[in-house]
Order: sequence, then structure tokens, then C-alpha cells
Amino acid sequence: MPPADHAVRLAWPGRAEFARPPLATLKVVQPGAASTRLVWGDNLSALAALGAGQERAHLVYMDPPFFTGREHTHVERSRGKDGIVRRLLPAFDDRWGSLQEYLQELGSRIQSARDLLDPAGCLVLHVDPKTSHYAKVLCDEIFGAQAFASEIVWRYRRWPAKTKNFQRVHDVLLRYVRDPETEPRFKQLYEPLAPSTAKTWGKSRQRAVVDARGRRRRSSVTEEASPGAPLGDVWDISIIAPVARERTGYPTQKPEALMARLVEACTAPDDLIVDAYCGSGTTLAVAARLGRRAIGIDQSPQALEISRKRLSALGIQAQEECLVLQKRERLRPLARAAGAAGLPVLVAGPRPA
Amino acid sequence: MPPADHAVRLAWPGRAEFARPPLATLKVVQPGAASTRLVWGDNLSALAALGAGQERAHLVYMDPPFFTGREHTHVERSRGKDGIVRRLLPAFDDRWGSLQEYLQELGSRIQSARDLLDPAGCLVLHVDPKTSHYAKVLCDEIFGAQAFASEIVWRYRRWPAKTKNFQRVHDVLLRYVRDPETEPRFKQLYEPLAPSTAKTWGKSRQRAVVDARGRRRRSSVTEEASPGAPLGDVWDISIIAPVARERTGYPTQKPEALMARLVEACTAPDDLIVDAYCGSGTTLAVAARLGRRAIGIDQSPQALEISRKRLSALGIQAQEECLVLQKRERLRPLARAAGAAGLPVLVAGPRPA
DNA sequence: GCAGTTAATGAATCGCATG
DNA sequence: CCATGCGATTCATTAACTG
Repeated sequence: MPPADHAVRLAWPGRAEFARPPLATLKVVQPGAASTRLVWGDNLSALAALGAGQERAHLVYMDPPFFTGREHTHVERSRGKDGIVRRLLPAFDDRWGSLQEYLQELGSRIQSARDLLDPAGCLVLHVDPKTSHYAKVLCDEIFGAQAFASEIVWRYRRWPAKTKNFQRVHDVLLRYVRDPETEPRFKQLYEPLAPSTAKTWGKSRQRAVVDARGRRRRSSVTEEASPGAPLGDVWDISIIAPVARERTGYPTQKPEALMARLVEACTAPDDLIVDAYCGSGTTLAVAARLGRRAIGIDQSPQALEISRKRLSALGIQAQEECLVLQKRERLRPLARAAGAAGLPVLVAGPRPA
Repeated sequence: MPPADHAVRLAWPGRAEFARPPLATLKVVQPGAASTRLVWGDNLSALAALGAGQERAHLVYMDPPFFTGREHTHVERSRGKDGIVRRLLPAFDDRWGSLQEYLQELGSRIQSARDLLDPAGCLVLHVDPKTSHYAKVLCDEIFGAQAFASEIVWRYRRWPAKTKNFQRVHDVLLRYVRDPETEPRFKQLYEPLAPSTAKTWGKSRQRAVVDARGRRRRSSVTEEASPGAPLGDVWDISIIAPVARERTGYPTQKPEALMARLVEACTAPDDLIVDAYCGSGTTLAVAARLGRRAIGIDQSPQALEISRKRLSALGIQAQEECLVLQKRERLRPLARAAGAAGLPVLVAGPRPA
């Protein structure tokens, strides 16, 4: 069921419908036994293959390339005889013919992600302030503007750039709920009270007071301890320090603290989380730590390798490798490589009636 | 000269060219003698009338209605015999037939604002996270994507709303430079170092250190005192407290601290600032305090009245009232009212050859 | 002056009337 | 009926006031 039509849309020459890979060309992903799974393949096919199965996700997180026009590299560190040796390896390619080409691909993936969501679930799309605006107009088309929940601003600190402009120190996370009519999964989190509030009211919760004439009076102090202020949509979380233990060397790695907030607020234990651009596996690691089931998708075997190592370092052995096969010739090389690497392949049953 | 064509655009049924009021229908605003001026009239006409004149602005600030679908009210306070009496008066109407109608009007004003900018000047458009994305796509069309400078996030603290979502606690300010090839007006401002940085490095400035093989070493501490970190694009500034002295009662009033940052960073003394939605006159007050010339435009005589009082409380007597006249019948009542109120009317010479 | 106390409110949100 | 509107409810926030 598509959302109500949105009169204001993005237009570009030759804009086509967003692709929905036909079911006939896919092997559908089965519900797996393990609570953390890795899917190797094109994420458009993978999202469609998952959507054709019976499972529904409470959170789909997408951290696509930001249309930077660059090829991003993975910094691999190893111990050589002269100390630590750094090797630069290509990780993912963020070069596109044009903005419209980028948006065409992104839109298809957003659409397939939506199909995979539970009615109480949500999509979180992680972008930067240059692409977020185009992405939001696309999302409004796909989900309906009513489904827009939050623009979360992730504010971080970094080494300043020499520029005649304000330093860019934030990313944007767009959150859409699948169905605005359904009560969404949401756990209220709190942040510390502002210093000025704490000074005036201490740690007690306040209560609004209205007199007989309907006018506001001074709020009263209650016995209850305040849990803090309900969490806002601007999050001050530091980027992964160059020497941090969680750092993998994979480019554009996101901090676990950021993902933990999202996962805690938007899902409950045992819910399914899908990360369509898995990368170094931050989402999977956080999901496992917080007792959520998770599936990570990535096209790059190197990314999956890093994720697999990271998970096993956490003692998570139960994850499986699986591979989305498209029957088309294009993905045959992946399939052959998978066979050579001894990866099991999962296929799945039909969508419930 | 229009910017390079942008292939990705917003489309809606019946989208028309953005209106540029024909010069023949306008009386053009003259450069005024006073450093703070008020213009009463429709801001589209007023921006066009200013653009047809000789002056160029280094900052055009626009704080339009946010497409809230509501009529906003002004809380007027006066001293009655039973204490303070509050009266609710309509201030501005933010009800629209549709999003496209809103965007059509907004786009015309953005376009006229651009025409008025100095090559080293910039536009700042203040919106909320629901409209910012549409507004940015429009601005990219009008200015060219290259002219996009910053998405500034204004983060404030407010009473919590009871909602199954992250609390919305930020506004968005989109900044575009007039000409990306020209060195923009920009004064580097600083913010306090992060606590973790101050702990490690104290108040001294750091210097990057690179060894003979081109590898980064631990940075060195310099003698120089650090001025802080170059100001970022996420600003934590409190809203105007219910009991603050600067509060006028006019709805959606912006804090002076916010405007002061913008004005200091984006203009130099004696530069011209134009506020197309002047409201209670915050921009004018700040501009005057910082020694910038300023013109405020508003359609509402009540808004101008509040601004005039606010300015005269600051000892600024030199401001003039002027009125943009359109020769069309539609604005005749305004003109008649202006005459009745004894307001002088400024008209101006032609654009320079 | 400084520190502790007081005051006022919402570019909110929700839910029940009203056509 | 299903939009729309208006009235009731919310409590963290911070400048001004008081002693």
C-alpha cells in the first residue's frame, strides 16, 4: 500500500520508477536461526529478498555513501618488523555520474527498506547536510510526509578545517515511521537537565500548576526524582578517536554510542534490526550487545570480513554467512566466490498470505 | 545572471516561474540617510524595490512562517488595576492552501533576496526541520548548489512535549553565498574548547607535527593561547525566557544572541543588512548595536510599531518609516493608511547603469 | 555584588467536540 | 462519516527579582 500521493516531488530528466527487483529473479532470504546474520550482496536485492520473506524489521538503518565524489579507503594496520604498518585498501566507491543517478539508486533502496518494516518499525537514514534535503523529499514521497518523525542532528567535534565558513560539525539522521497511525516502538530516553534547571529545581520533578481562572502559577516541586529531560533530536556524541579500541580502520565508521541510542529508543529486545550498508558492523555489534536480532548487508567481502572478526571478538559465534543470489548473470561471480570461501547460502519461503 | 542550471528540481502541478514584480509597477526605495530603516509593505515588492535601487546587502535574513498551518498571536501586556493584563492579538497568518502554494511564495522571495545581495554577501534562511529540506532544494535551484555554504543548526532547550518521539529542539538556518567565486565576508568566531581538549592541552594552541616520512606525530603545544575552537555549525543558544527583558510578546521572536553571531560573522561594520520578515525587530536592534546599517520589512503595522518602540528604547532615533508603493490597486489601502499615520514615503532612483 | 528564590510559558501535543 | 478546530494539559527552562 503506497502512502498518499505527495504533490511536491523531486524531478529530473529521465526520472524512472524506483526499481523493485522482481521476485522471480531472487532467491529469498529465510529466517535464520542465528540472532546475528550477515548478507553478502547488492543491498537492493537483499532488501527485496528479505522483504519477500516472513520477517519484519523494527529498525532499518541505512548509512549510504554521502555523494562525496570520492573513493573511500580502508586503513589496514598490521604489525611488521619495523613496527606498525599501515596499508590503504579501497573500501567503497562514492563516485557517481550525477546527483540524479545517486538519488535514483538511493530511492529504490529506501522503498525496499520500507517494504521490510513492521507497522511499528522505522527507517533511519544517515546522511550529511548536503544530501539530506534531497533525501528527505524522496522519503516524503515514499513514506508520505506524515510518516516523518525526526531530523536527528549528530553533532561531533573534530580537527578544524581552514575555511571562510562555519565548520561543518554535524551529520543528519532522518527517521520515518512505517505507519503514522500505529503506535511506534519508542522507549523514552533522558538526558541530563540543563545546569540552570538543576540549579533551580534540584533533582526533583516539577509539576505544572494552574489556578481556578486558568492562569499558570509557579510550578510545584514533587517528591519524585526527575529522570532528566526527555531526549532531544540534537545529539552530542564524539567521533571515534584515532586511538579508540572500537576503531576498525574502515572509513566513515560510526560510533557505537550513536547506534546504541538509536537501537535503545527505537527497538525492544529480540526485535529485528537491518543495516543495509553494514560496513564494519557497528550496528550488528551494538544490536548483539543490547539483545536485538540483526542482519547486516554489504556488497564488499572485506567489510563483511571485518564485521565477522568484530563479532567473534565479542564472543558472538552464532552468526551465519549468507548470500543473496540474483538469478541474473551479473552476480554469478559473487556466487562462485562464495562457494570458494565456503559460505553457506540461505534461501527462504514465501511471504505470509 | 542566473546560476548554472540544476537538473534535480522540485516539481508540483502548475508550478510557475517565481514572480519578479515588474519594475514599472514599483516605486523604488531610495538609499536612506538613516542607518536603521523600516519598510512597510509586502516583502516581495519591497525586496524588488530595494534591488532596483543602488544599495547592495551583505546579509539578507529571512525568517518566514514555518508552514505550521496556524495563525500566530501576539501577547500584549499592559498594567491594569488588577495587575498585569494580557491581551491576545493576531500577529501573522501561517495558513496556506498547500505546500506548493507556500513554496511558490517563498521561492519568489528567495529569488528577489538574491538579486539584492552584494557579491560578497549571503542569504540566511531560517526554517524548521519540516520545511528546510524543500527550502534547500529551492535555494539550490535559485543560487546553484555551489553557493550552499552551511546548514546551521540552532539548538535550544524547551519544555518537553509528551510524544513518542525525540523532542524537537532545533531550527535550521540555511546559508547561501551570492557568488561562490568571490571571497565572502566572514569573520572567524570561536567557541570554547571541548572539556576533553582543554584537559589534554590546556589553553594553549596546538600545532600539527609531521615527521620526515610524512607521518603524523603527537602534536606540539605552542606558546600561543588558544582562542578556542573555530565556531561550528551547531549553535547552542537558549530561547528567550518567559521573563526575559528582551521579550516583546511578538510570537516566534528570535534571541538577540543568535542574530548577533550571524551578524558578527557575516558582515562588517557599516554593511547593509536586510530582514525581510522583520517581526519584532530583533535583527535591527542587533545590527544597530553592532554598528551595521539595516532595513527591516514587514507587512504588519503592529510589527513595525513594536520594532520602532524597541529601537527608540535603544536610543536609535534616526530610523525612518517608509512604504513601498505598488501602483496596483491591491496596496492602495496601505498607502492611504500610511498617509493617515503621517508616515513619510521614500522613493528611489534607477539602478546603476 | 552574589546567591537563592520566583515567575511565566510554549513555530508543543493530545483528544474530544463540532461541522 | 472524516477532516478540522479549539480547549485542556505539559514541565523543563532561564532571566529577573529579592535579600
